[in-house]
Amino acid sequence: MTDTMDEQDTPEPLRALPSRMLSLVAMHADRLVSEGLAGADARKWHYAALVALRESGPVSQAQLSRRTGVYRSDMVSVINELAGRGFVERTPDPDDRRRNVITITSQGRRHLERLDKLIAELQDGLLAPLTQPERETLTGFLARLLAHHSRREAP
Amino acid sequence: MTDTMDEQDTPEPLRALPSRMLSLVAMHADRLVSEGLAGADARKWHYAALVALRESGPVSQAQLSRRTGVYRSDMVSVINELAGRGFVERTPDPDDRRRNVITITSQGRRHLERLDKLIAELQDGLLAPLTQPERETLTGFLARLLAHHSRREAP
DNA sequence: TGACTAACGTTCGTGGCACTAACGAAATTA
DNA sequence: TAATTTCGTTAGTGCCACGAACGTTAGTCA
Repeated sequence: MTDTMDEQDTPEPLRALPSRMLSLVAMHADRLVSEGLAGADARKWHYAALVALRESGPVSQAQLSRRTGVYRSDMVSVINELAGRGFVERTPDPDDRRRNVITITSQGRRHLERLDKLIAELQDGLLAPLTQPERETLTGFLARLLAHHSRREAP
Repeated sequence: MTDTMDEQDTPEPLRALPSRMLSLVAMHADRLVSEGLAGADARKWHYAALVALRESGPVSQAQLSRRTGVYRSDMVSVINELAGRGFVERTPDPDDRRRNVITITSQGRRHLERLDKLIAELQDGLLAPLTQPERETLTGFLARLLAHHSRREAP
């Protein structure tokens, strides 16, 4: 937002535009999360990758990319950073020498547990103005929108 | 999203993350709107500026910037593009020679009316999976989140 | 077996957007 | 009159989604 924006006298047809509201809220959410994670020397994608690794066990970078939604070209540096901090190990897969197998380390698990708590707090801060049932209603809506718009668009 | 993303087997703790859902939905929304507007040779900011001009009458670029949330440095090219298409006029303000007064032309008004319809359709497509009362609930939530997070953060 | 196709990790590049810095000109405030 | 602020503008930064291309390796099928 502009340093001196008057959201106040933004014209109503703009202020009430769902796509605009979504963008703005997502911006605030992103900023909140990114700044929070920066305090723990982490980025969103670090968290995504680590969670996926804990959930699925050791997988290739490509699988990690698909599960997290991070492009495989961008996953490279994510793994670099995580490996540099000792949170994951990148080892060539003997069964398929094209692949790297990414494994979370015990240090990585501990780091992830810290991030879990941090992320939970940040989500709480994000949704602060909503009651618990309202939060569930909201996420339900978002899930439905996501399901609807993630279908193939060129059949 | 990755060309071949399996949102399906994204780990649950990631899939259920409100901030992540918001980002993804906002991405889809942005894409939808941008592509729709591109079909009418327009951009989001064009619409924002034109709406603000219709709502408030002729104003300076700085005011336009504050009302739309578009940075004043980026507003320059927006006005350039709109002026190039004959939708607005940029004239120096005789009362304050720092300012430009931006005025919407009748051609601009007609263009805006087309965009109004287009935008309405796009919002409808965006919210397709939700019933009308659900849409209102959603936008209500978003408005509250926005109000909460737009307050100055460094008091 | 050999040719084709596809997946993998990686590098490089693009375009859009939020955002900052700086500047000259002009207005406002002290 | 001097200091500060506002305006339009240019240039540039950093992040992110996304695509192109390449060498390497596996699977497919004639």
